[in-house]
Amino acid sequence: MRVTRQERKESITTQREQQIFDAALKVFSKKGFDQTTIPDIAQEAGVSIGTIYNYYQSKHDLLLSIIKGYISTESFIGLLEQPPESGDTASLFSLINERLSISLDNIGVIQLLMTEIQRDPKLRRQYNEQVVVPNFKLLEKYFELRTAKNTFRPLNIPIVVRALLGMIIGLSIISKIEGGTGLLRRIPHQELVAEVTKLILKGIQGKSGGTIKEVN
Amino acid sequence: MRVTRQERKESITTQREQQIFDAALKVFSKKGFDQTTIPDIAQEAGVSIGTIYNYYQSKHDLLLSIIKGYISTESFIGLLEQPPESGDTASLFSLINERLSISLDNIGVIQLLMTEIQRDPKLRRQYNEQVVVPNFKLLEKYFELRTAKNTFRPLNIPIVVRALLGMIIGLSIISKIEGGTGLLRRIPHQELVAEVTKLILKGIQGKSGGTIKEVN
Amino acid sequence: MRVTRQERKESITTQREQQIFDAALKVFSKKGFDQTTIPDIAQEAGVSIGTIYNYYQSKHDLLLSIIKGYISTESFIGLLEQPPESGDTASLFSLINERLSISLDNIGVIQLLMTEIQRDPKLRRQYNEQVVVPNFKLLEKYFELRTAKNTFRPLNIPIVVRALLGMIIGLSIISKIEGGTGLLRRIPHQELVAEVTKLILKGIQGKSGGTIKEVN
Amino acid sequence: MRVTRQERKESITTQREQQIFDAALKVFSKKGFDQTTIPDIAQEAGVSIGTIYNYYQSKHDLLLSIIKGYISTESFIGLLEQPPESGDTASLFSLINERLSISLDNIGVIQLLMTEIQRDPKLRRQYNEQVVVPNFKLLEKYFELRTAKNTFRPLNIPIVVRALLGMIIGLSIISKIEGGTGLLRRIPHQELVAEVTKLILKGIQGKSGGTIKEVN
DNA sequence: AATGAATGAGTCTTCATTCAT
DNA sequence: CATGAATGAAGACTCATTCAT
Repeated sequence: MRVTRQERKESITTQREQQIFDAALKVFSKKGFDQTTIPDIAQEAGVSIGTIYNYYQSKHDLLLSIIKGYISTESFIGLLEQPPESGDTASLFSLINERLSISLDNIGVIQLLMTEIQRDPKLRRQYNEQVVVPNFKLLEKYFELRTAKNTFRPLNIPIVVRALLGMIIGLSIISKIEGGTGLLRRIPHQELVAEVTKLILKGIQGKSGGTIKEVN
Repeated sequence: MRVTRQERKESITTQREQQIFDAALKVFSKKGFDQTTIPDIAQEAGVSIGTIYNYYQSKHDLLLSIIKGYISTESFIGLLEQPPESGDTASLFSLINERLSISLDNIGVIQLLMTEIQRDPKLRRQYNEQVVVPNFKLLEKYFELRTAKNTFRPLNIPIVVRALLGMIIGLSIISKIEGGTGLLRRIPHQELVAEVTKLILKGIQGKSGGTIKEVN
Repeated sequence: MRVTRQERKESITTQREQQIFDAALKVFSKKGFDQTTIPDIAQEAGVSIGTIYNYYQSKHDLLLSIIKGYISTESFIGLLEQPPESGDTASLFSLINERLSISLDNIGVIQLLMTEIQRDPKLRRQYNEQVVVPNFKLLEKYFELRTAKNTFRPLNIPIVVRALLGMIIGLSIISKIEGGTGLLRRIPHQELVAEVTKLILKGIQGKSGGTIKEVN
Repeated sequence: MRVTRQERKESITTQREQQIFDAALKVFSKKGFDQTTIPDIAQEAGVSIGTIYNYYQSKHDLLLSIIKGYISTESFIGLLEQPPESGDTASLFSLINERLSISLDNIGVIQLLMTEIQRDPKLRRQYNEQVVVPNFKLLEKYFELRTAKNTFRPLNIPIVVRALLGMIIGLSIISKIEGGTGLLRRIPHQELVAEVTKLILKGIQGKSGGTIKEVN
């Protein structure tokens, strides 16, 4: 099938935009938003400064594009449509596996997002309402189904959901801090996920033992 | 007892430095490092621009002071000297309680630290070697003692340690993202800590049930 | 012949750099380095502040460019290749004429150079080793040739060389101090050079001897 | 004789002022006026910043004091009252000797003066009218007397005067540029003066004639 | 009279953005 | 569409000077 001039143009255009996007992602992740200059990005992308402004309104717009691109990977949609009885362990393993992979791969963007949230309260609210809350809702439903079937013990589901996702984010951050030679990057990813899954499922105690009541 | 002129002067000096430190902490936490201007800090501190430079070499030096101040609160020293048999649950509860409080209170600085780590690889390494690794070591020892006594089941301790601390950091971040009306700020702190402690101790499953083996 | 776009661009660029250079030279000469601001130079050059930084790294770099530009005019290379027997009087006259013209024309830069030498010992050494010493060497050779032929009486050549060049610099400084209405700017340049040449050749004593007329 | 309280106070005051003056002279000479800070001077003088302002109105005032102090050493008054027939050679030797010593010793101030003249046209005019012109007048008279008696050949006296003093200034500048290991600082001062005197008296041509020995 | 912390006007320099080619 | 030189607003930092102690 022939490619029309129109299509070819679009293809080139899309490609350029991607080029710039990738370059910005790389440089932002390495140096942070404010320390990155437009010439930095232009050089990394192999285009001129002016060209960047043909595709993005501003440096900040480029940042938001990157953040939005990341956010779109964060959706848990599809979580509930999982093969209903794929086994709870396997299901949780797969959930953690996927989430942790995404977080580890995108730790640079997560850092950008956190910085940006710090300085832009509107973005924080948006992100919270449009991404975080809905995802928590989905995940909470996931746990409610399992709890209802007595697969899980009675839980304070909202807290558990936040603790679980928090753990995933936190592990990614620690991985970044430890760097290339740190433990989290040295052990096989599958092993890490398995261990974390087991921790979430069974905790650290032996057969159970004392209740938590005593602490209050 | 009389206070000499010298002492009074020093007291004023110390006070002034604290004033600037606090102002910077506040403004940095709110707007991020790069979006904060020296006049911002001066105004918040109620001093002039020049005065800031009488106490700190540069804006960046001020940031590092704040980060160092936070880091010094992060040490786990004292963890092992805990009342030896204060009950494992109580001990863990107290550990999580303390760590979570610190993280929640200092989430602004944690964000600064993360941004700074992103742009300054040397700081990342320093922070890792001088703070993170030693703390992990201490916490690992803490778990080794308990595991040895069969208080805890056999664990991949390094991973568990990272998962636990990661969870605490992650919860703080989620709390920040959710903001003032979010769940984590609405429930009593003690309840949050209790629930997290229970999660770590017992997991989410009931009496145990299926093993993780199946996932591999 | 056609001028390519590339060449036209380069020409504009070169021109712009010259524009800035000239403006800086003018303003520095008038107000001194430290009293000159970048906006001063920008205004004089008819460009914006930022443009200056597209051509020079810093204000100080601009100063060094000017100093280097002047230094390059200072070389005595070619001195020895002079028509061997063009007459000693004529030869000396021409030497003094050229040197004095350069000094008088560049007294502003000489002042900049002196100030800069005062504050930057490295520059002093560089200037001495790369410019002053080599030039003295050349001039010394010039005198050695004449002395050997008994054109000149036995001389302490190194001192004579320094005295002669010192006189030229000193006359330029006095001319600057006396200003527009001073003697040195009122008399014809040729007359000044002739008189100085006679002084160097014959001194102030003596029965007088040959006139300087022959040099014209 | 007893020293009254008043006198003692004045003595301390004068001493402090001198202390500051000397310190400023030293630091200005080393780093130049603009690169010198008031704290620099205070430290060198061993007094506090505030104290400097008890003795001098401003940093610039301090500079002017130094320049004026130097200028006062420049007067040729007394030149004409010299032992009338102390021998022309001896007289000129002594003149050059004194002037050159002063210039060499005060090269730092001369540099300051030149910088200041560059940026302050009023000072240039003042210095010219109150110092330079009168001194030239005196020196011209000195030469007129000698020329009238046929001790010297017919001269364009104004030019010779300027050339002679220019040479002295120029030699001092060259000495500064050459630095501690340069020729001008290595040869005995007397020898330098003798050679320069001979150059002025006899020039570089000529059969040689009388030696300079007589001056000693 | 001595001190030195506080002040803020004044500068250099950076860099996002524009626009003529 | 691509280019990159020109622009100038914005911000970190310096330092002469003041003044309360």
